[in-house]
Amino acid sequence: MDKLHELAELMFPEIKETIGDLEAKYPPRNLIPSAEITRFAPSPTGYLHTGSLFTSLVSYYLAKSTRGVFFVRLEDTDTKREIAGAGEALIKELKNFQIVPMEGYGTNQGRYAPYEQSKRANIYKTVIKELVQKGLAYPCFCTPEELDEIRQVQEKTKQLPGYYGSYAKCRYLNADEAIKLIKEGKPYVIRFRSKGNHNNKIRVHDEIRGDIDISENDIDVVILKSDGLPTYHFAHVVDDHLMKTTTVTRGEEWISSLPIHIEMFKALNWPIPKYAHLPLINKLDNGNKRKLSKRKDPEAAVTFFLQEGYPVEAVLIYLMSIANSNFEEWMIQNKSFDLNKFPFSIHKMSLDGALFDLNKLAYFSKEFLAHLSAEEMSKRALAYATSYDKNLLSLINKDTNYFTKIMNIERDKENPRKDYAKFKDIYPIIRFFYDDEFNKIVKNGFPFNPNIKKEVINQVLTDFMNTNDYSLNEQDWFNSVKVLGEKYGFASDRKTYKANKEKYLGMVSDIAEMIRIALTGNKNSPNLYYVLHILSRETINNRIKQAISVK
RNA sequence: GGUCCCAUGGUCAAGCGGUUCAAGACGCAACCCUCUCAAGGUUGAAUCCCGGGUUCGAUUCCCGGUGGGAUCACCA
Repeated sequence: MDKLHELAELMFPEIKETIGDLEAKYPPRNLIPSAEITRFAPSPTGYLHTGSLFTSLVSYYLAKSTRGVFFVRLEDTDTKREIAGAGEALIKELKNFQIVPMEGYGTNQGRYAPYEQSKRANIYKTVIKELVQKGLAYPCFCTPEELDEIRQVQEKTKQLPGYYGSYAKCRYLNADEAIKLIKEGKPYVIRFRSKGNHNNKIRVHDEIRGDIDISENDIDVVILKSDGLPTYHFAHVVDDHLMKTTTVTRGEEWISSLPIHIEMFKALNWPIPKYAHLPLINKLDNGNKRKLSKRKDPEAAVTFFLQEGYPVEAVLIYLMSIANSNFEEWMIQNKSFDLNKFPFSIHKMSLDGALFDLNKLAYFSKEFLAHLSAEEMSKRALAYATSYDKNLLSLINKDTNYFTKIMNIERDKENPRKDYAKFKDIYPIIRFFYDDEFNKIVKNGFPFNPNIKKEVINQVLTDFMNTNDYSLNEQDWFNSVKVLGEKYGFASDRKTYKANKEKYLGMVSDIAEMIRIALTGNKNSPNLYYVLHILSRETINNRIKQAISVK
């Protein structure tokens, strides 16, 4: 046995398998050649990030549109930053947003299991053992202090930072020396031995950016940490090879470490997957564009949208409109919100990061909500209220049918009402329909127009209360309000009023306003006709009497 | 700072050397409609970062600058 094998054996006595065994264990998938295999590989360090949702969306539809596979792999190799339960939460949120993995973590499909990196330690070690045998990886005994020193020297002398060349002390240790140090019990990590030259440029192809020219990697990166788990760089290479990923989708921030990954694929003699580096989603901060940050921006976490009550479809639609700029046109042309029918293409992606636009989200959301049935709207509102909006929940629970009727106001018209951009908007708009809430609204009085004498208002309201005909259709009813107004000196339409202002006390909108304020406590409300038909006759009369009684 | 990525209106963006007065959407403004609001309709303001080339001709190709972003860990 040569020295390198002896070293490898000393480091990994428990590993008996070879890379060949792994290849045999994880054979290629049986899919059509054009099928793309993509994946979402989050680390369980927190809630689902909006950028991650974006990446997942792209990955998911890339796989789907090519009849491929989209799977999830948990990158739980950072035990320090890991948050208990975050993995399950991530998957739950992903599914919540209708991105359902076809394989891997969070499913019961798993030809290439395990899908949690923490459970794949032996796989990484198997690969590393062979790398050590071939001299492509070596143990490094440098302490954090030594590494720090190196960096400081490099900074001072303005050299490139990193563990490379003559700075990579441990790469010059021979096998005997390494064996000795290990036997002495010195702690170590394992580094990949780079053969690259920083002055050489390599050209790599990115699916959405085209060719990129970057310097070769020459840094001996850590591939196995002292805790026995791999670093991202190495785990990515091993896992995406063994799991047969065809296109690696990830954020743009990974471009700079691409040379490391390329070098490792080559060293292992493995085919290099296609790469698609997605633009980051940004936010405007003090006039500067910057990456959406979990700490500073509530909308960085996908839970924000859920809390606010944006329907998940609207978020997806918005994200898709960023991903494929032709999606919006397609949506309008096909009158469809169904992402599954949209011919998604990764090649239509924009290259620079979009600023997250809540306004546009709200627009899509209004459109989407306006096209739901009242029953569906009601059902969803209940689900939202149950988790996030106690005020709304108590209203819905009083009488679901009543609530659904409110949700139905002008919903089945050609141009449905678009009051709500999110479920959170519902409560303030409709609370006047409920007596308790109404009384809170008018606690400090009714906001009647001070330019109209209160006695006139009272006369009109009394008359209205006594004479309103509830059997009339919308148009006839409104005509009856005009007639009522004329009786008290109000013009029946704007033109008449404007032509002869001094002749009238006001116009029909003033009459409508009186009724509106008396019934809702607000100057604004949905269509009065429908309000009148949802509120009970008794409630209407009581509220009008109440409005009349105040000074 | 080194390296890489990016650059059309406030935002998302069509465009891919020559009829485009430079699409469309959100937002904004005005007007119309209207019982208020939410909508809807019409109209409008608003963009090719700068400087050199290449070319008969550049928003489009090349170079430089500027600006923005990303990255330089035993984190992913």
